[in-house]
This record gives sequence, structure tokens and C-alpha cells, in this order.
Amino acid sequence: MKVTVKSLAQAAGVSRGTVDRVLHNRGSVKPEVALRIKTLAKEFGYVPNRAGRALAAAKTPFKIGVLLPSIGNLFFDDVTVGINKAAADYADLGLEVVLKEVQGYDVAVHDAAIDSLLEKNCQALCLSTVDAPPIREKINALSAKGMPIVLLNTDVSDTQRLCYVGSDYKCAGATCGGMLALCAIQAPLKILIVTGSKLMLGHNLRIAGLTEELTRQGRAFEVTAVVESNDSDIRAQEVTLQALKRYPDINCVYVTGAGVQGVGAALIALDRPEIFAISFDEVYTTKELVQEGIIKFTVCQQPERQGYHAVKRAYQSLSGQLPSTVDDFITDTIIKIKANL
Amino acid sequence: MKVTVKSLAQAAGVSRGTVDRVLHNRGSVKPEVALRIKTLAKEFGYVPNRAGRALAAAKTPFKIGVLLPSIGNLFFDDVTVGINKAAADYADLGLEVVLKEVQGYDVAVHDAAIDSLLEKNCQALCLSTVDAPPIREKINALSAKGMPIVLLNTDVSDTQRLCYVGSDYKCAGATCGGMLALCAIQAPLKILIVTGSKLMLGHNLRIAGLTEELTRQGRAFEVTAVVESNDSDIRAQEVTLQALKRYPDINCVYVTGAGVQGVGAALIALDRPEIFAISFDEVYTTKELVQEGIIKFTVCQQPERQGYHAVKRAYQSLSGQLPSTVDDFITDTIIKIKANL
DNA sequence: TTGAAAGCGCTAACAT
DNA sequence: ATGTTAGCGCTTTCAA
Repeated sequence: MKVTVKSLAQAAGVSRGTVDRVLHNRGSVKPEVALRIKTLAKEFGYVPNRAGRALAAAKTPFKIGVLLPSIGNLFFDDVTVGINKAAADYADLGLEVVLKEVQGYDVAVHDAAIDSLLEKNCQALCLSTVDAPPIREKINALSAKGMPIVLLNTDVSDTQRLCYVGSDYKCAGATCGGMLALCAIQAPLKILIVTGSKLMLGHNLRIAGLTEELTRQGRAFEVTAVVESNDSDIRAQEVTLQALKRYPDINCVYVTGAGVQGVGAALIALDRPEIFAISFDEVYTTKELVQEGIIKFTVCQQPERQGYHAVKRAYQSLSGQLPSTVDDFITDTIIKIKANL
Repeated sequence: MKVTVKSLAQAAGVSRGTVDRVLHNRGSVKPEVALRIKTLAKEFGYVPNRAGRALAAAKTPFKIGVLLPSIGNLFFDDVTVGINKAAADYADLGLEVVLKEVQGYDVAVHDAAIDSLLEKNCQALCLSTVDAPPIREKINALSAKGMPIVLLNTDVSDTQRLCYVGSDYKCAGATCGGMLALCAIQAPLKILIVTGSKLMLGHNLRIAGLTEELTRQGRAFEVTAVVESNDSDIRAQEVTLQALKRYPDINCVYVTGAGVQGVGAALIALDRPEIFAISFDEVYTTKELVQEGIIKFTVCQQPERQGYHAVKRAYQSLSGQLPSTVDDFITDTIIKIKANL
């Protein structure tokens, strides 16, 4: 027999209104009654019916706020596509998505952006944000109040969030290592690492993943130099040029963050097509470089799925479809070469 | 303003019952009235509300029939997982999924299986079936009657189906070619092709994709032999052993279908780890062979997503969410090596 | 051939 | 603090 608000009300000997109030912690219910109803709901395994709620609350949809540092970062275009698809898929189930886009990773900016989403009465959040104390505290405070928070693309350490939806950066790095081992340039690898920032956890994990996997496979290699691009193409080009001139025996370039186009420009300028360059993600310019053979392969993380599933998870949580603890949603680590781009 | 059955009824000057009858072609409506209502619905861009229907028709759910040749074929395990997830996701929106599993690709068996799904009053079908005239005719006849039919994993030529959900086999083959070119064994490639069946379109496309890509990249290669495994591991082991003994200079084995484990067994038996073996999909035994380094990489096709999306598409069609023509859903071509398995 | 009314599960406004 | 009621969009009787 199917468990509904009605059947719960009957079982508890109260009205449906009371059950509804208890289920949504709206107060104005005698604590003992509330407890009884909650117990019953758990016992019978009550799961709210989304169709019923969508219909009843058509004019008060669930509001999910999404924060993306997407301004000036083409990577997030695909994430946004996924978010919009989820929004469309769940629109007639009573979902409204508010998207807040910011530029870069300034803590104060992110902090303010989250506040602005809260002011708009969002009941759940999907955040692609920075791993900094003020943000961490805000996430934990909101979580403690019962707000579902999904961390998207970038996790924040030591937080009680609903779940993380994104890539396994270390696996992505290891995959690059595995590919390098497989592709077996004859000479020992002399690697130039062009990283976005030494402060970005994801970038560091990609580096660790690479070196660990090369070591695990017993491949001879050396990290000749590590330079920072600050995710800027101009800067990436400059530091790559410098490093390649200074260390002429470098035969592999590993680009952990943005700035891929800049690295490509440097390789073209120096006319060193024999250098084995690899990168992450598939923004338009990176695709072109793979097509041209400048970048040999790029390791991707299904950004569209990340956007879609972050919103889906938040919606599921709000509509009470989720168990109390949920697994993280780790997207696949996808190797793209010319042929499957 | 939102377009509902009610608003349509008002606009047409009839009752909601009449509009409903027209929208579902239930007859018993004067043709001119029916036409007027249909025109209005199109004009106003009416899209049925899934929540409303789910609630009203809770005891008469949409019934979607799924046919899989999954008995004895581990590949379909993941497809089934996806199907079940979709079934769960849409259960409270009034979806019921009937799964019919058969063994192999016998036309008569598949034909009968489809009939059995129809007898159970399925209103839409997801079929992973054979490309044979009787099946083709049945699909076209049902499609003509307005039944949404999704072809899953394997397309059937010359059919008017709703859409195809599955892999791009040629791209998968080309991806293998691209990887071989990248991985650059020094000597010219001498390839043994172990195909499932020369009658399977997918297997043939994988072969064509490989050779075309190698040619495109100007890679020296030769297809030394092509043998058939009939997707049986025992047979695959036998024919692989024979071929490798007969052509000792083969340095690459390309397994287009099932029987990967058999090929692995042959390679282990002959102790020829230097042979560059590649395969498709990631059934348990294939994963093990990749872990062991016997298979260098395997190219996968997201079977779980295929199952999920086939059901999702069929549901969307039944619930009137889809435009008149829909794109095929082509899953990604995914290279898996030891590190990202 | 058509209309009217009931009800699916839920929420919100109103009444007690 | 609790109960009652109306109604969301749709389908399905039952009448007419």
C-alpha cells in the first residue's frame, strides 16, 4: 500500500494539514504529535510524490541558486548548458533555477554572490566556489540549518555539504600518466608543468596524479620545471617560451589549468612539434590544438553532466527523494584525441 | 499565459473532456471540432503537464517495453542498470517499464519477444534488436500507428523510429586507429582482427573506422587476417591461437566484439605480451585484462547512459514533451586505460 | 457527440 | 494548535 499524506494523517489520527506542517517543519504543532508523525513517516517509508507537490505548489516553485565563476572562463559554458537542461527538464515539476555568474576566485566576491542568492530566497545551492574559511563557514552554517548544498566542479574541504558533483582530479592526472606511459616516447620524459596556480587544489592533484602514475608504472621521468600561468593565455605563452628556451631537452609539456592556448602559441612559435603536449578539458581553442596535432590529447571531465546532475541532486533533495546520505557524483575521466573529439 | 486543457477548452468553447478526447485521439468528437481544437493546441503551443497527468492517471501508468538480447551477454548489465534508474526516476510520474530479455540474435525470437511486449499493452518500445526485414517491417508498422520506438545500442536500417540511442561505431573504430597512431609502435602495424560476426553492422563499422583513420593519418599498416569469434570466448581463443601461430609477425590484435576474454587467454597462453591488443567495452573480464596489461586499452560507449536515455526518450515522447522530430542520442566514445578504468 | 463532476497527492488559505 | 477546504492539470467515469 502506498504511503501518502492522507494515509499518514489517518494512521496518526490527525488531519492532512498537520502532517504537512510536521513534514515541512513549519511549527505550530504540539511536539509530541510532531514526533509521532515523524516516526510514522519513517516507519512507513513515506516518500513525497513530486507530481502532487508540483501541482499544488505551482506558484511557489523550488528555487535553486547556482554560483559559477564562469565570466571569462569558457570551460563553464558546457556546465551552464547542463544546468539549463536540468532546469528545463524539471520546470513542470516546479523548479526554478537562479544563476549567479562571477569572475575569478576572489573570496569576498564569492561570499557576496552567495548572499545575493540567499536574498532571492533560494532553498538550495549549487556552488562552484573557492576553498576558503569564510566560504567554508557559510556552507556549514547553511547546511546546519538544513539547506541542501551541492558543491560543483570544485569541492570545499571540511564541509557538511549534501554532496560533491565533479571530476576526480587525481584520477585525471593519473590518466595522463598512463597515457604517457602507453604512448612511450623513447627518451626519458623531461616534463615541463604549466600549472594554473600552485594554490588550486585541482591543479595540484592533477600533478600528483601524473607523477604517481608514472612512478607506479616504472616510467623514467623528470619534472624539469614547474611554471604558473594564473590561467592566463598571455602569461602561459610567456612562461612556456622562457622555460623551453632555458631547458632545451624538455620533451613533454603538461598543462594543468587554463592557458592551453598560450602554451599552444609558444609551441607553434618555437616550431617544436615533437614536444608531447597534453592538457585538460575541451574549450574551443583546445579542441583546435588537438585537431592540429599540437596537443596530443586532452583529458576531459564531462562538464555538462556536472551542471545537469548538480541541479538534479539539489532538486531531488528539496523534493525529499534522497536518502539522508548521498554519494558524491564523480564524472568520468575522458581521454579525447583527434578521432573522438 | 500558460496553456492548459482548461484554457484550450475555454478558447474552443467546449468542455475539458472534449479537449482531452481530441488530444488523445479517442474519437467520439465531431471532426470539425477536433480539427479546431488541434489547431488551437498547435497555435498556442500546448505542452501537457506531466505532473497533472501523473496524478490523474496514477492507476494507468505509461507502459514502456524494453527488449534486450542480454541473456548471457554481460555487456547489457550496465544497460539494464540505466534502464532501472530511469524507471525509478520516473516511477512517480506514472511510468512502468517491462523488460524482456532474450538470448542472441535470432530473428524469430526477437519477433516473438516484441509481440509479447505488445500483448502486455506497452505504449512505447525500446529495442535492442537485429537489422532484419521482419523486424524492420514491424517497427515501421508500429511507428506508422504512432507508437514511439527507440532503437537502443543497435540501429535498424530504413526505419521510421523515434530515434536511435547508442554509440557511433565508426567513431569508436577511428578512435582506436587514432590511439594506435599515437601510441606509435615502431614497426609497421600487422593487425589481426578478431571480429564477432561479419554480419554485424557495428563490428564492420568498427573495422572500417580503424582502417580509415590509420590511412588518414598516413600510418603504415596491414590487416594480416580477419577471423570470426561469433562472440564466443572459446571460439575466440581458438581462432586467435591459430592466426597468431600462422602469422608470427602480427603485432596488434583488434577485437571488435565479445570474446575478449578468449583473445586474452590466447595471448597469455602464447606469452606474447608485446602484442598490442585493444578491444571494446568494459565487461568485468575485459577490465581485468586491461589491469593486467594484456589489453592496452578498451573503447567504451556508456552503456548505462544508453539504457537511461532510451527510457527517458520514450517517456518524454509518450508524455508529449518532445517535438515532432528528435535527434539521435549518440553516447561518447570513451577510451579506458588502466588509470581511468 | 458532448458536458459535468470526481479525484489523484499535495499545499496554502482560511476557519476553528 | 489543529482541522477544513479549495484547487493545481489532467483523466476518467457517469450523465445527458
